[in-house]
Amino acid sequence: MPELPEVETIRRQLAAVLPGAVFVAVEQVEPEMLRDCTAVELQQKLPTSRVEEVGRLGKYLTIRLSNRGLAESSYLTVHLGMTGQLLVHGSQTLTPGPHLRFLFRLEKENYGSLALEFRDIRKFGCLHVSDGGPAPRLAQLGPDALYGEWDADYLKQRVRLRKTPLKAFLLDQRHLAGIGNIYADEILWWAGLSPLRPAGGLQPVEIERLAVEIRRVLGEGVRLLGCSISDFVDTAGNPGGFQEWLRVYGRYGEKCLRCGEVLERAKVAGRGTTYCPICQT
DNA sequence: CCCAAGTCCTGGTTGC
DNA sequence: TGCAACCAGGACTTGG
Repeated sequence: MPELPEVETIRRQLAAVLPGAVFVAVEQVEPEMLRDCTAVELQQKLPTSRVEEVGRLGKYLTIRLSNRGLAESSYLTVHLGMTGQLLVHGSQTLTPGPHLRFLFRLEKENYGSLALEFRDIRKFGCLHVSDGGPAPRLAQLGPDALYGEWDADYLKQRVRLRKTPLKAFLLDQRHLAGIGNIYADEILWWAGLSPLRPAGGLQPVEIERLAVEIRRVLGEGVRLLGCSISDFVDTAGNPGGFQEWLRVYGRYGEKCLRCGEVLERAKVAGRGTTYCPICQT
């Protein structure tokens, strides 16, 4: 699942190669995966656009584009959903296999041809091209969970009086952007907090612990280049390393690595949730 | 058949 | 009583 660390891994790789490249052709489009924009708009807007900057907010990639003669930037916004992959190739090579949803060709001065492909088995991913700013839905997101400007006091204010389970709170992108199911379970294990606790019932000291672990665990995810428990690969097709580091996700029925108790499983916010009933309170 | 899980949407409940 | 905020759960997608 591409969550914040996986998307950040991809962003860094794209940021190292795409700026300065110009879109020359849109060779494949999956209309079902377009949001608030049509295939025709994509075909018309992208070619001749030059990549200026590759940004990210939560799980969204925001690729800023410039257009000759126009002061206003446009943006290509990409969400990888559950199984999305972005791969970069030289002009000739293309990864064989199905699920190719979008294929873009670019040219970069003093570099050569590039192909950018968006693969997605489940089509939960989406792509959007817009003028003036990134996709409007980004305005609904909270600060970036890793690099955004927020602190424990912000969390204390956001959890106030909320009865929603703590894990559901972490998954709600309006509070913090970027945490998904895997990192939510891992963060809660490290923080020693039960995913079932009503968020508003946390003590100040517990929220402070949570704030530390959110940044620390996501930072580890980035350092290890993401978690490849299922489909995630980077722009060269290589897996990350965080899956070796998991303490609870996917370990239901196994023993807690801190206290030895058998890990339990629950459904929270419709998502499978694994936790230690002893040391997560 | 169920499960995995991103986001979006709907409808019901809560509480001011 | 009215209304907004909140919260739970379903839809969507494909492969294991």
